[in-house]
Amino acid sequence: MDLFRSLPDADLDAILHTAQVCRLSVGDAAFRQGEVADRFFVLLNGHLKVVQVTPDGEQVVVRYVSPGEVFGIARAMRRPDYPASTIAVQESLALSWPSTEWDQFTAKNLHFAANALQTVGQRLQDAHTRIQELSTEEVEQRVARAILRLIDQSGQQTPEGIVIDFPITRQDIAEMTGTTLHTVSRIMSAWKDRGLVTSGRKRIVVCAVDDLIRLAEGPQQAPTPRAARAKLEN
Amino acid sequence: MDLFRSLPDADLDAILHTAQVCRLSVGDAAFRQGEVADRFFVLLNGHLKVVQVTPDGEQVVVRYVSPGEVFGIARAMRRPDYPASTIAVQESLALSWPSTEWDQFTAKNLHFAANALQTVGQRLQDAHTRIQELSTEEVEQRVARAILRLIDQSGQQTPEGIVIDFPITRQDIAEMTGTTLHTVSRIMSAWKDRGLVTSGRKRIVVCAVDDLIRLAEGPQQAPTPRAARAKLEN
DNA sequence: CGTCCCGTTGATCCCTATCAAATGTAGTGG
DNA sequence: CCACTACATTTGATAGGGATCAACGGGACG
Repeated sequence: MDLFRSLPDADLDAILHTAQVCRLSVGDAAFRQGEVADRFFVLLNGHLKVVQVTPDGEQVVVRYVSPGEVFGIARAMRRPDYPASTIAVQESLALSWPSTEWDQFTAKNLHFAANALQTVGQRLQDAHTRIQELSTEEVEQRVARAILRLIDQSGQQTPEGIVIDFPITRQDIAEMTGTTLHTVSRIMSAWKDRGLVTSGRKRIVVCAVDDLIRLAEGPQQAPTPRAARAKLEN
Repeated sequence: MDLFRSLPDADLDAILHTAQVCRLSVGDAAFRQGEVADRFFVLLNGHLKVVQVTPDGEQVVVRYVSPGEVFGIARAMRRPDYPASTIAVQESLALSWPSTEWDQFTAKNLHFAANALQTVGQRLQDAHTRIQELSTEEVEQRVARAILRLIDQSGQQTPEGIVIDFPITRQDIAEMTGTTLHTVSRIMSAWKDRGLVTSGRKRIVVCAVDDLIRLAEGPQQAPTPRAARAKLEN
């Protein structure tokens, strides 16, 4: 488990002892955007979706949480409230602690703080990657990348190909990539025709990962003028 | 200075003593994307632009660094290399330390690590805000927000209005908002006609902040179907 | 076995990228 | 001080990717 790496067994026991177990059914929220961030969590089992809603009601999927990951650490960054809602997309199991104990944890073990910094750093990195994609890439590329990321994170090998092992809709993909469910549907239908994927209700199976990677990297040998100009200005 | 908040004076002296001063002329890079992240920095004076270039040569402006801010802390997040280039847009002055000393700093003062976590957390927050904007808002709104953020961070009150107190081009704004310099130019020309801003070469003055805020919040009383649908699905 | 939700697909429209070219402005060297 | 150059900005014309609007099909679950 990432967060507790290199923590002495004794301390680990003590910490686990103070944890509260939290069982979540599909649709349940571990916490909701705007609530006081009074606890932080580690996911043991299942999958969660982190969602932000804009002032005018649009949703954005921030990320999916897989087992072993920490979430809800707003308070550690000195944020009083949770910036997003975290909702189970599967039957899930998590541990949680009061946010106030965070400092105790870090005081007890220096690595703990460093690990947290690394975790948040990784997320920052991911966020910047996404900003780059949203700024410069076409929808099809972004959808391809999003799916590749998902199979990378939670892919299961099956006879027909690699399947994303939790339920996910076109709408979800759309909210991850800044587009609409319609466009996602069209794109994936085209892929299905070309034999790249098989997909059904809340289910995506990737048959030809290589081709998908090629799509994600975009049209080669065809730098847009915009790119060329930027290159010159460097 | 954010990073060194609540550090005893004695320690602060010791730390400052080991710092290397770094003077940057316009266009100089403190470091470049991909280089080994062997130092981290604090900006004393001036303004820097953090830029990422995509594999196909497009640029994205990650953020602007103002005096007092830390930058180049990739190593603290266990990244071996800098994920972006940081370039002076003005004559600037910075301090730097070897990345290897980071751990010494954190060991000496627990607050130090917490402050760093907070800083990175804030950046993560900002990045998510930007993702949200890129995903759901129109170009004009995004440009308005970008400029509001800039005057919030580095605005100078002048007789004609609030001016962004470092040189910035339409191209820069475009790279911050995921659009083209042409579109930015058109938008700002329209604003100029309406008396919202005055702008010249590498210079932007906001006359009517309130109106700009109204623009940034988008068309009220007119939720798009997309937003309405998302609202229902909640 | 009906209802709800998810997915698919067509038609249309509009925002904005792209292409093209002119104008304006700082800086530079003679 | 002025021509010259490089770069920033503006503005028009055009095209196209995707959002929007609309309607239907189909599997899951009660």
